[in-house]
Amino acid sequence: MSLPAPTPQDPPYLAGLNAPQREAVLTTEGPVLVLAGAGTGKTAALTARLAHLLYTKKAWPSEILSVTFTNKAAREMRHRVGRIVGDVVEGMPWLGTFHAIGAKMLRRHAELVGLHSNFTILDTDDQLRLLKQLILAADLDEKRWPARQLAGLIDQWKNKGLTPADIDAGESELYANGRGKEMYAAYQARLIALNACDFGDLLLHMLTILKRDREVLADYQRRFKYIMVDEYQDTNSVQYLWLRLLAQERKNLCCVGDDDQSIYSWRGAQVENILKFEKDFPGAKVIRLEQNYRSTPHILAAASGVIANNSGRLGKTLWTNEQDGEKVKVLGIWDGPEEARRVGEEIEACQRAGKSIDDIAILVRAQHQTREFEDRFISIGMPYRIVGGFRFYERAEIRDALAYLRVVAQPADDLAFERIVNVPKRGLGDKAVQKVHQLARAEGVPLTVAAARILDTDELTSQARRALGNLVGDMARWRSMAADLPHPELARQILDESGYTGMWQAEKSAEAAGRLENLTELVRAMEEYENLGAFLEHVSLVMDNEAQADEAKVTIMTIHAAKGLEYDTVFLVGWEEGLFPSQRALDEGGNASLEEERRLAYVAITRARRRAVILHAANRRIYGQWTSSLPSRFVNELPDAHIESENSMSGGESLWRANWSERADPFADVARGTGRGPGWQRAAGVNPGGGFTSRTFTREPSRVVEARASAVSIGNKGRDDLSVGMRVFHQKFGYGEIAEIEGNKLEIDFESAGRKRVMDSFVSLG
DNA sequence: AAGACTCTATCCGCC
DNA sequence: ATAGAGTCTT
Repeated sequence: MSLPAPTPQDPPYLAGLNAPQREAVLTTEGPVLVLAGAGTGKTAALTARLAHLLYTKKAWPSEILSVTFTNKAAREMRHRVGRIVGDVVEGMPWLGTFHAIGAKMLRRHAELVGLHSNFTILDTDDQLRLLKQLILAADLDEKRWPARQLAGLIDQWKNKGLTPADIDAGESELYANGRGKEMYAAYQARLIALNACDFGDLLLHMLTILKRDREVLADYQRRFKYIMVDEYQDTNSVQYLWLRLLAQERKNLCCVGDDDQSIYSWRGAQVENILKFEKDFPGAKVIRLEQNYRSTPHILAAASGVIANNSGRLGKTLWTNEQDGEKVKVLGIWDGPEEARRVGEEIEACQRAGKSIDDIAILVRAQHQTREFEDRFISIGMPYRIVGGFRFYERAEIRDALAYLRVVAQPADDLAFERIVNVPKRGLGDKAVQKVHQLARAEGVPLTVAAARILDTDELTSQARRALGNLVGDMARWRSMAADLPHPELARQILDESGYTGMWQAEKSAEAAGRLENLTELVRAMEEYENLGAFLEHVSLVMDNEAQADEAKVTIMTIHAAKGLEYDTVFLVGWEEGLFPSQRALDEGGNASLEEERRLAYVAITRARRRAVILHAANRRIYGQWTSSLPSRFVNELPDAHIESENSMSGGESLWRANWSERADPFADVARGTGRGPGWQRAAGVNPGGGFTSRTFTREPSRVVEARASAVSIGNKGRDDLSVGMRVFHQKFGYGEIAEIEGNKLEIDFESAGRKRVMDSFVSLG
């Protein structure tokens, strides 16, 4: 192949790219598949390619469709391209996630599927509540046929691009003895009536439109001269069908992906999409990026060793020019709390070594694992941020506030109305709401309309009528105010006049104070959006809280959330059978799921630039029960030559073994590991292939944990505005009185949480 | 109607 | 452990 040799006149975006990267950038015409291993400069290539298209005027910003997997990635790309080509990117309207782009398109063509362009986007919570109502109305037992199950099925169908009409008897059979199809249809009808969409609809409705309406399809085919897709291995069927339709005309489609990083099959992703790309797009050029610029050889080798256990890979050989660096550390510890303690100590050591803790991440398999670290970090005063998880917009007070806004912006939004009708309490209980429902159904109008009409009847008790009358009057007033008041101000007034703010002010708990702050933050966040509609769209699609990034913080997040990111030091915690790989994945998906878990392990390890530490605990609390656990089989798959094991338990192996020797014999002689690898796990009879994962203790493991204060922070003098006996407030523990001061650490007797040790920077004067 | 109480399933991951 | 649902009491 003939690549132009680098010359001094090269445009700036080509600088520093290697040969295959340049090829990916310069091959603009026709289908291109870029197979890019972890850390091979995929984003750099993609960004440069975008810049190249703009720079050479092959297309205007509005003529390029670029799909990223997360909003973060979209933001990042916008930023990076902006730096290269300047402000032109301001007008990159079609750079975003599938869902964001789907929403944008759907708003332009909503009427083609019976929606109005201001439709609401429901989140999972709303969706579930809606389904529960429908299940009840269909006279089904929700115990027997959980809403969650139906939601899962509908999701799957939508991911496959199936509308209710496409559901055959076999599929329908999967819920309530063949009523699946009927329930799906009922749900869709209800959504249209509510002028609402769920996430799946953003793609499915658009697919329906593109398939049905030649004009619309031709318009987009003409518009999008170039299409680029990141994380192609994670596209599902609807997304695939979308792309195929849109790219059919010009065929300038460039997909970037890595089959080893496919970790979203639960969301309908089809790795096959990447495997069959060349068949789908004949003449496709395949480019491999294999030079890794991120990690040390030890880290790469550890990751490769694990992923090599999977079958059916496209296969890549990652290599690097880096120096060896540190081996991957594998640390066996006693239990969950100790895990958090050890990680905390390691991080404090990094701090002392002068590293920024912004470069450190703790990756967990499941969200609930974050708790342990959060608790620990609060008590040692380690600043942290939790990505995902209890997201800002998922908190109750935020959802309530948003429901108020939705009721005003969207008169047909029954779900929002139901949420706020009796919050704060106004004496409108189930009975009253039931009556409104009846009327709404009888007259075929939204709840807000029915609520107004019911006031003219004698259906309600006088107390309920008065309360509802007030609410109906308020809503009408807010709607009329919406026209001429800036939306943040509108929100402030609504929250105030509805009594919602007052409700939390009346409560004196620690949470209430935090909730009020969140509400203030919500109103503040609204200022950045043009209008209420734009803000609500942001909330439903973007959902991330961009907290102020002033102070350095350790990042705690799930492995899924970490995809595409990198950190100097990464702590991979909870590598235990049953937790990772997750028992549920194993039970439900068999070997396919195990391989996906393994890819997850691969993704996890490859997030590290210089240092990876893997931890596994011998005991963990699950559902409040102490459970003992075995090291993950993935630990055993790490190649010996690239790891360094340490067992931190006092008494060492013997203690660990002692604990296990009491277990029943069937497990004592199960097949051992392969014989390679860190000694002590295998010596203890770890069983990588077997089904045994854990058992339950009746009481707390008896090991005494040394109570030495970990790493008394050095060089930190305490605040001078605090003294013993003062009343202070702490975000998590609430109000309390200072019992002792020791440098910058305080002993505080909290009113509800008892005595705790916290950092002075975490409290304010109460 | 609303608060206290008990019982139960839950915890895989995201736009 | 803990949130949500269901039951009982005031």
